[in-house]
Amino acid sequence: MELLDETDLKILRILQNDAKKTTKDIAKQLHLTASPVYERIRRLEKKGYIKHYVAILDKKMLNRPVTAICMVSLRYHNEGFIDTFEQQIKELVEVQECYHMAGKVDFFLKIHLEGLEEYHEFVRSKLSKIHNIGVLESYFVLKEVHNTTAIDF
Amino acid sequence: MELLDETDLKILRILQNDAKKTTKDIAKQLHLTASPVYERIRRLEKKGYIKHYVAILDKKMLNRPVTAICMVSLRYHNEGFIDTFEQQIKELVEVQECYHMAGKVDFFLKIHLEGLEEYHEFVRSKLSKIHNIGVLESYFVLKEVHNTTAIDF
DNA sequence: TTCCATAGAAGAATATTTTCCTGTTAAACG
DNA sequence: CGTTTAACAGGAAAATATTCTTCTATGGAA
Repeated sequence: MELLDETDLKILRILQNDAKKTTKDIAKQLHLTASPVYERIRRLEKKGYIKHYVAILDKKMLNRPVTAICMVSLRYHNEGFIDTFEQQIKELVEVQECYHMAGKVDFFLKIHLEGLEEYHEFVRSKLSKIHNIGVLESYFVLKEVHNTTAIDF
Repeated sequence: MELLDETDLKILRILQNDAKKTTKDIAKQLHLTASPVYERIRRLEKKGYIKHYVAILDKKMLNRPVTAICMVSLRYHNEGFIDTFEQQIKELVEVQECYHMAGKVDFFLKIHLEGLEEYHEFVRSKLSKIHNIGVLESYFVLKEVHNTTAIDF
């Protein structure tokens, strides 16, 4: 599989910041016509460089102003236990992200909720229902200093 | 400002999972014609429920396979120091997310890099150049268990 | 050099979608 | 009941996406 050239990279940089930009506009920006840009985008989608397109919504306007970050350590670390934990986490709709970590903490969770009461209820009725959790530390976001889905390359 | 009805919410749920779905398809799914769907989307954009549209790229294919999470505590917590720190963090292209937290840790950073050597170099030549950092703890993602930009509502 | 072969890219033609406008229906309210 | 308003349907025009054919530059191989 051949690598991407600079034009491909430029297209990706544009699309990860504004997926609604038309191929025509991108073409103009890159001093090309629509056809090659269109074909490149299709190729980038097909090869998997572009995974999908999403709308980014305003959490606060949708009544999910509270972001919590949870650090979880398991009590037992057998493979089965880990898989079970991951499976159960994936079923919690409040959890937007979950990472298995290297270090003394096993998992990071990012959680969006209506308020602190709902967080309390979430921990009480959902998280604590998952067995095998050893340590659970909670942090709350005071301010989103910076938050983007774009990566630098 | 009047609230969103169930149709608006359905549209938002669709778009935050697939921004490329046409108004026509959405209309079909909701048993409407394209016009009202189109008008609702425009209104949702204008009112700010939809912030923007982005392409989600594959980090690994773009040679950024390593995700690090950094927990930073400042030495001094005057307003000026915090603002300065936030400003400097925003200039680091490797940092995708930065949150000011409540608790013993002041900031969470999510960082995407080529490899562990690059992380070392990032800390050495960029992070440590920022004054006022008291404690710096690093964690690495072993596995993305779950990661979405969509929120549940 | 000359002759393919190949890989973009341009340009044109077509299919879809977006966008806007008008008329209609239905619920809301006096 | 009549009036008003909001939401919707339908359709036309404009813009865009998509496909296809042709052109051009580049790089071997003879």
